[in-house]
Amino acid sequence: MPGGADYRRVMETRELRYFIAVAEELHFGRAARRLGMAQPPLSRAIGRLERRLGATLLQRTSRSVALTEAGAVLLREGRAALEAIEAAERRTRRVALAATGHARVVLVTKAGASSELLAELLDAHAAEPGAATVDVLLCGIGEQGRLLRDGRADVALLHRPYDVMAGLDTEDLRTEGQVLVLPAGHPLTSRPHVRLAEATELPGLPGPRWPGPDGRYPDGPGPEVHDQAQLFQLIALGRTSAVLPDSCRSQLHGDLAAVPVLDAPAVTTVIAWPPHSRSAAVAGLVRTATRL
Amino acid sequence: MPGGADYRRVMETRELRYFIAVAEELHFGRAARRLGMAQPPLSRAIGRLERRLGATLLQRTSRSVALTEAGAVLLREGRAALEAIEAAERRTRRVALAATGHARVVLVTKAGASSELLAELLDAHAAEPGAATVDVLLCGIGEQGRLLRDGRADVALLHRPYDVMAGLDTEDLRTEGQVLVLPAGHPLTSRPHVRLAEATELPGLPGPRWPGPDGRYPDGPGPEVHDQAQLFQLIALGRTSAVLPDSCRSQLHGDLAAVPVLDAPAVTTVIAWPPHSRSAAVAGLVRTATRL
DNA sequence: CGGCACCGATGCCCCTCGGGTATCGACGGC
DNA sequence: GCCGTCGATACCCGAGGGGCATCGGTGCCG
Repeated sequence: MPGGADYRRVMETRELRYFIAVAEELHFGRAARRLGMAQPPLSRAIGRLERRLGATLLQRTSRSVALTEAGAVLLREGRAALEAIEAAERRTRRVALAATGHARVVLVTKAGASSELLAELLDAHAAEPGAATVDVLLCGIGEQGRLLRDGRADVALLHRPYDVMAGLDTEDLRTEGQVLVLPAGHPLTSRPHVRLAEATELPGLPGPRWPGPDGRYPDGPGPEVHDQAQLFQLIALGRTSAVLPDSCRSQLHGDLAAVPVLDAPAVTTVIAWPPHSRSAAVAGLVRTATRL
Repeated sequence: MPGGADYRRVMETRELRYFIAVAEELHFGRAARRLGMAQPPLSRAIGRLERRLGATLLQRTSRSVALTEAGAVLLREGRAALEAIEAAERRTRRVALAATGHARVVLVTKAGASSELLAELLDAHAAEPGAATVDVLLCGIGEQGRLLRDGRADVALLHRPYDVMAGLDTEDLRTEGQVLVLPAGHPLTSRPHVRLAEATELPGLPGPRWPGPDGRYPDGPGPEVHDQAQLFQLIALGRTSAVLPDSCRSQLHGDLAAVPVLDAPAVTTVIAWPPHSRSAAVAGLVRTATRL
């Protein structure tokens, strides 16, 4: 490369992976170790990338590495792009494996949530002629988006306003009110309804802590909760209480009771899929869902 | 490569570009010419890719090339992923260039549409302390999505239900009714309002044809229209008429008249941005817009 | 029915470029 | 002031990506 004339050329995913590793570690040595390579070629690769882009991505001294503004942009956007490639790869592999039979779709939803709606949907879809086989994948709270984006799932049931739906295409399915779920015998269970302020400030029953979009738990007094079965068990034990969609009542057993919360925000169950991946099989499932 | 043991490895963008070219041309020779290379290395590259993925992407005979189901998936998803990479690159370059000054954002909207709202938004945003400079990019109808996705723009004003918003994050800004825009002096201009059925079936004034999401024009009798200035000129010439949002009235001049359409669907102007690209600058602009 | 033209795959060669090792130069801490 | 740490540079090597020539299969046409 005597003259730097190889401008017009797209970044290779390898370069992107390298950059992301360095940007995350902010340390060439550690990043190289993580990538299973030596440090010098990594330094050179990043240098080449910067020259190609015509942008300084990292501010380096011999003692520290910092992201520039351009580097921050490439980190954010590049992560998404890399995820998109990996998702494309995974979905291609899945389709190829399933190609012996007919179409398959992986539907993901929070374990325990919307179970009635889900049952209805699966029944209705199975009744469609020529419908794809639906594999149901149950996951913990807040993991659906990741599973959709990384290609392990094709379609999800989410709950607004709780789940983050950025970057997904959605159709609304059903809206419902919310109830306060309590241990059976709690004084409030005799009330016909409660207000949100009462529900969230119960003495001795701090609200549970759900993982945020990043998978981390916020700080606070309540117990960490990963799925609905866990939550119900903790409520029955008198350790916490929770405001949940109406439909969760069908899951309650003897140790639990529910009281309507008058002024809680309505929860809408939506069906979501990654844009650009609306295959015929996914489209069919979405159509069935919206007709329920 | 004696043992095919190099499984775990991510697709390179080069391979993806090669595959997309072949999948689009369905012809190795033509694809190779398009890529500026010879046919044999292209064949080998595709073969390697298939072996890595463990999937047959193309069904080849010596006379024809056809996509398999897995190939169709990779074409669809791979295109999106490649666009994401190119967008990341473009945005990185843009930020780096602008890094001398302060933050810049490119806002794109259809030429002529929502001009009042746009003016308000720009004024309000300019009044924010430390706000990013907004470069306005006016484009033809239906091009906003592409410009957002390929990284030439950061944020767009779109109109529901006309514009396709798949794969974009949005916030609603304003909803308005629609009016029928006619040549001045047309008999209907004396009416206080009309119905949608009357508006779309005007004898001698066939509706214009807009480009679809793919940039192609549907068939039909009316003229092909690319932007609002063109449209107004054609209406003034008595060649067509159109149902447009209320706010277009501020653009009308003497040769044109507008009549409210009672039962036309409401049009909502939304501000949209690509997911994962909500930089501080874009977030600030969105916040300003939603507060208008 | 045989020759031909077309097309993708294969064999072979070259040389680029990505990666490794050794080392340098800058900087901070003890 | 010396040493340890960290990124950049110098130099070398080999895998692999790309080009050219050619093969093998297939539909078409005379």
